[in-house]
Amino acid sequence: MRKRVNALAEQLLETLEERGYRSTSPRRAVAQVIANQDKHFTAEDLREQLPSLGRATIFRSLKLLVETGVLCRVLLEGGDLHYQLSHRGHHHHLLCVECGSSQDLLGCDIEELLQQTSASHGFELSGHWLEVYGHCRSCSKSESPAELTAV
Amino acid sequence: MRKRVNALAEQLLETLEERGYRSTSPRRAVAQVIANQDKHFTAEDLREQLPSLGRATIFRSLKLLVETGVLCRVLLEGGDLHYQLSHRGHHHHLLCVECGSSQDLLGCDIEELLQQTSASHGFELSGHWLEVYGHCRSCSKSESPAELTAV
DNA sequence: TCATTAAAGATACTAAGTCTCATTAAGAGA
DNA sequence: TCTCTTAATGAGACTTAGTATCTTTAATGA
Repeated sequence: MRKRVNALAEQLLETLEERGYRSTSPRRAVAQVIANQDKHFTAEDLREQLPSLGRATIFRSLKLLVETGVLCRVLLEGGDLHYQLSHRGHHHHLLCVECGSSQDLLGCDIEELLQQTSASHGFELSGHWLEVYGHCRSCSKSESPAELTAV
Repeated sequence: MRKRVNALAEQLLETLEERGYRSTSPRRAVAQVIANQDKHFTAEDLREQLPSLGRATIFRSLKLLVETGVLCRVLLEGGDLHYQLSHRGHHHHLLCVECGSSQDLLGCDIEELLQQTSASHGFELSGHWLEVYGHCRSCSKSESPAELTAV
């Protein structure tokens, strides 16, 4: 597992290098921490885990990683935007409102449906943003039978 | 038209009064300005139009109006959240990235599709957030034939 | 009309992010 | 491997959106 995490971190750095960005030690540190993250996170989360880095550096790295498609931003139900590892290309998220985990929603073909509906409003579709909220398998398992075991 | 705007503003205030909130002159002013807004707006937009009101009052009014369902928040493509008049109940928006206008997307039945896809991921759906971006009728009309008349 | 209390206004504070600028260090080339 | 160029960093001021606190004002029910 650790091996895979390091591999992921290296992959992130490689993506940056491919685009001509330098591989610096702050960036290596950020990549490492991001690769270890198992749910969506904020800049502040990173900062806590990387207290030696400057605040601006964290934000600059995040911005860069979003621009290169390594990270994407997820919108929480309340309107907060968090960061999350992205599996390149257009996709959506299933966000668990209980534990904060998220799954990528693949094979969700709303594009066609949206296209039709948009067209009927005289609207020329160019993109969309979709977030789906609910309870992941393990959270709904632990709640449903006992009806909220822990509050 | 002016008549209808005032009627709308009054309607907003009535909604607040129904919930036990007082009808104050700052709230009347906010309602009036919101009723005049033809696209999504920010707290700052209101503040410019209501320089005599305290900043906190603007934010408090907005929060209240969102809570009562009079306003909703829309997510712009870049991640900015703006406010917009809401037509009660669950709905989505078609946001024109050109002129900033927005239409409500009614009769878009993605719920069922999402339900199926979520279930196949072992995910128990509880809600979703969808924004649709593109060009409204008049913006696509003015661009398509001449291929960007004004840049 | 008066008393109660919600709401307003001022202002300090927080969170998320950007900008500036001087310093540091990657990494390409000699 | 040394050196030069320039990208990247860190510090810190600034911005934007929003919340919290606290005193004063005014809406409304009796």
